Amino acid sequence: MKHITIKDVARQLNVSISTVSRAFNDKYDIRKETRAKILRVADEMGYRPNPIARKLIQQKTLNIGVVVPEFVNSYFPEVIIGIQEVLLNRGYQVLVMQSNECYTTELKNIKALEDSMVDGMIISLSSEAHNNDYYVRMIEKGYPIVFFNRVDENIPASSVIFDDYKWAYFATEHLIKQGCRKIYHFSGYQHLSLSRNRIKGYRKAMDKFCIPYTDDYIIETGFFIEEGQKAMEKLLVEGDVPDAIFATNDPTAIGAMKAIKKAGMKIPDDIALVGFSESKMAEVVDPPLTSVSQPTFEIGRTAAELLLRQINSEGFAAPQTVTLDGKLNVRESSSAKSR
Amino acid sequence: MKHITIKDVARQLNVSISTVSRAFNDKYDIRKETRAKILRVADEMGYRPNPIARKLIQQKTLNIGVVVPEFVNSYFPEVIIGIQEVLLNRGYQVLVMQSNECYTTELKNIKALEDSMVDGMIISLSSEAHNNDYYVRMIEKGYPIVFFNRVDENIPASSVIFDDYKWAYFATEHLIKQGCRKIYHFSGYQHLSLSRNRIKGYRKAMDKFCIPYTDDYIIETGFFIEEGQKAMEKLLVEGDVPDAIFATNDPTAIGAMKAIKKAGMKIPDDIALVGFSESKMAEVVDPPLTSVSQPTFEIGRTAAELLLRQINSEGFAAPQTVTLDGKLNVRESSSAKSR
DNA sequence: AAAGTTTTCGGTAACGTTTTCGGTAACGTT
DNA sequence: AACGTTACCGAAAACGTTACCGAAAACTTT
Repeated sequence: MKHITIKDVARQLNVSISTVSRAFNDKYDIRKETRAKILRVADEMGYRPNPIARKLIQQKTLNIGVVVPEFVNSYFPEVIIGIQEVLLNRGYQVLVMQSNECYTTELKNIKALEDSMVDGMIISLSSEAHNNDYYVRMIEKGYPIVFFNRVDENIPASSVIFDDYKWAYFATEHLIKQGCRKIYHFSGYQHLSLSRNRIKGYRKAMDKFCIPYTDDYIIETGFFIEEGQKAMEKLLVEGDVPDAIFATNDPTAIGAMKAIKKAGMKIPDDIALVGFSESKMAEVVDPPLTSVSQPTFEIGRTAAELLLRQINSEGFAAPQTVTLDGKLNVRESSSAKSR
Repeated sequence: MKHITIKDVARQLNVSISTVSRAFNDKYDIRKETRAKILRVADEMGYRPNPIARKLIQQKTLNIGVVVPEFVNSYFPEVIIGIQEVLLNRGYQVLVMQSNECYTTELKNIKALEDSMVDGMIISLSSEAHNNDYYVRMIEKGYPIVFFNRVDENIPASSVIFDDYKWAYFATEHLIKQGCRKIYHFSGYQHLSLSRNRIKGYRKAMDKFCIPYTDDYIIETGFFIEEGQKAMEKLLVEGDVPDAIFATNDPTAIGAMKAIKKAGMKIPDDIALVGFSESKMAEVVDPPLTSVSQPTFEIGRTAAELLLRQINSEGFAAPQTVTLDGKLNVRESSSAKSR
């Protein structure tokens, strides 16, 4: 495990370390033949420049940190793939960490990344209630950060988000057009703006088509199957049965699906279902789940692009919010409604 | 973005940088009060030791690289969570990269991690055929590496694997006990040892119960839904219909499920199904899929432990293979067979 | 042939730490 | 009073690289 350094190469060739460095950095002030020779011998010796030393003097790590709430569901992994796609090609290394939806570990991750001197970060906030101070301070110091999906409008940073409002509207509209009238919304944690926007879209559609509803129609669940299931079971027990549910994501929709099937009711005939953020599961559950698909890879790619722009702009780049569009995948869970 | 260094702190307090360093490293030869004062002022100034410089002199990065084929399915993410669990607690940082099942990018990732001077790596090989030379050389140089899941017996390294043979046997046995006789096996790429072991387990069970079968019963698919679906469709078209399928993983089983349902046949009555490596989807598909669950988190944890042992043992630690156990989750796709 | 330019290279100072070694007080010991 | 110990601290050398500043050598120009 003994490392070969630039000095060893220099000594071997009877040149100075500056020259070896030049050969490797392809500078102009070196003769072609010397360069070729150095590279050849260095390769034979198995020399590879020590990136730590290089980072120390260049004050850049070429590392980017990514913090996501989880990566067990396919959403975040897909975004990460998009991020890596553009970053790896630009010579950056991507450090992925997960907060497990917990604010404390989120902050711990951020600090770890800071300590590891990443050149910038791409963050999706945990669902736990949180305090923005740390982020605001970092941004004020000029630290390049881009948020996505889970953002907070109070943090003055660039972000890439999905048009939750619009697509929540379309999802609800779709249910209405299928003939549903008593449409409930299983919402995510409402301190997240994405949840609030989806609620807004839901309301807008209900209002527009003059469908009566009360605040009780909006039920705050979490983001997981069990929570959707619990919420639905409660509704069924209470006898307050809707004829459709627009869920904040696929897992909660699938949870509801489980409860409905267990109760012996039919989907979509008794209750229609629409999910959100198209997951791998949507196509394979029975009946297949209608869902709004987000351009996950694209989200990752643009987040990375935004970050690079911020890193490369010496002055302060004005925060910029990119909103991306999706599409509604209609499947059996909401269509062919026979009434 | 100007960083505060140890010098700034030293100047501010009129002490030497050595003293500040001592304060931060909790050395014995410093007065308690000085230490407290330094830490307090340093904190006020927002000083944090530069880890790059520290790494340079200590010749350790406290970084661990993880390379997996993909993380869109939940298997690898869960393993990674296990890995992070033990590594983060020990002060290590985890760098995750994915090879996209491609040998070339796998190697590119490995080299990038090497360049970034990780103290060790945890690797799961891509499914593409590969050449071991690079790994063997690294191991000979004493580089700490642990493999998991996708291993290669020809690489003399520590690894943690699942007892594929045993559980493939149990899965097949389960189908036999349900009354199935014409049991096909959808196998993964056969150059991966895990695929070969699952085939062995399948054969063993068929032999033991004296069920006749031919090599045609073993069909090499890949690891994705589409591949399972294609394989099943082919069987149905050819009219060569089995009464059960033991698939190498859940996606291929679910692919088969799609094809079977589309053909109007019943699961498990016409064809029973068993998957492998329990995924999130197993519980939500219809009918719920019988599958073998692997202790994913535990696999990650032990891989990390093995790696740490290797890093901390100065001499050469003998390669060690840990085999973990799982369990069979019986669900409707294979049970209640009515014949 | 002298002077000016360009090419090519070497020496050395950074980068921000930790670590080794040595030095100065203060204190007790004889 | 001289000496040894201990507790604390500072100076300087590492770690491996790149950046900067010159200087020698080669080549042009006058």
